[in-house]
Amino acid sequence: MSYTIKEVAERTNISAHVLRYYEKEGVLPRIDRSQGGSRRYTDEDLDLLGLITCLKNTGMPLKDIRTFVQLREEGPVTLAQRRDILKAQQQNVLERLEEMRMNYEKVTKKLAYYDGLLAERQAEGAKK
Amino acid sequence: MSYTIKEVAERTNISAHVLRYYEKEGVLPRIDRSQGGSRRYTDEDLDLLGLITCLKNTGMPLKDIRTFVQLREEGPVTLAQRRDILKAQQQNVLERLEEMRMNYEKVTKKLAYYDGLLAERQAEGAKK
DNA sequence: ATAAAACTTAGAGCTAAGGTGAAGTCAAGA
DNA sequence: TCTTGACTTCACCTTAGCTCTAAGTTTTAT
Repeated sequence: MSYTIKEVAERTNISAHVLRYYEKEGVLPRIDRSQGGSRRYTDEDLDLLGLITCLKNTGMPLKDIRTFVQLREEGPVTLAQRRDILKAQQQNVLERLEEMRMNYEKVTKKLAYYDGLLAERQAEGAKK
Repeated sequence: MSYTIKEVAERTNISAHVLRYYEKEGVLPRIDRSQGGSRRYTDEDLDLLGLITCLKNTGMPLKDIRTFVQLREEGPVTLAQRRDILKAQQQNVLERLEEMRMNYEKVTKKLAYYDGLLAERQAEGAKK
């Protein structure tokens, strides 16, 4: 199976423009073209795009993703290097998770404080 | 107690430049000045700065933080509004947490896949 | 009292990650 | 054949969030 840029855009919620931009920047590898020169994405491309999206959403900058994708282009020789990048990113995500949890706590506490103040004001108003 | 901009910068890991920038943009309220015009931060300012940092780190854009801070300047009348903003942000953080967890899964799986490939190659090499 | 360090404002410049628009090519249907 | 719509490249525009510079003033330590 292969897909046009529009199909991929719909499926991934990444605009056609951004798909081209990613390719130009090396964040995606060179995508195969049809006779007329239009991009034809394979299932493998889609799979890679899924990973890229995940890396991006966990805070990896595009230039680091490009490095990863370039290594991938160089074949199995770079497997260990790519593994190390993923390992580092895993650690990274773990730290973000922990930080996010702490921030959740903080917002929750502040919220409780505000709710307390509001309850007081409520009580105050009722007294009169 | 009051603190100079440098002390606050050291304590919060937010550069003096950024502290001034935040104030100019209304992300921080107008900070009191010394005789000569230098900023003197109070403990209350520091507390607010902590909340601001938390909101920012959980993805709230500066302009929304500004709105929050402006409401705070308007006094207790806006308590309920501010509570609602915090409530929404709490929900927001929860969603991010969930998403981050899913991304952690994805990276972990991919990593396992890579480790599998590497183990194979290892075995392959040993056979010879 | 004076020198060095830290402060002030105003404003320009930078980076990341896109978005926009022009100008042209190509393929398929009425 | 003509038109419609998706595709191409290329160059410039936008936004968020800083980051730095310049030129001058204040604070602090001796």
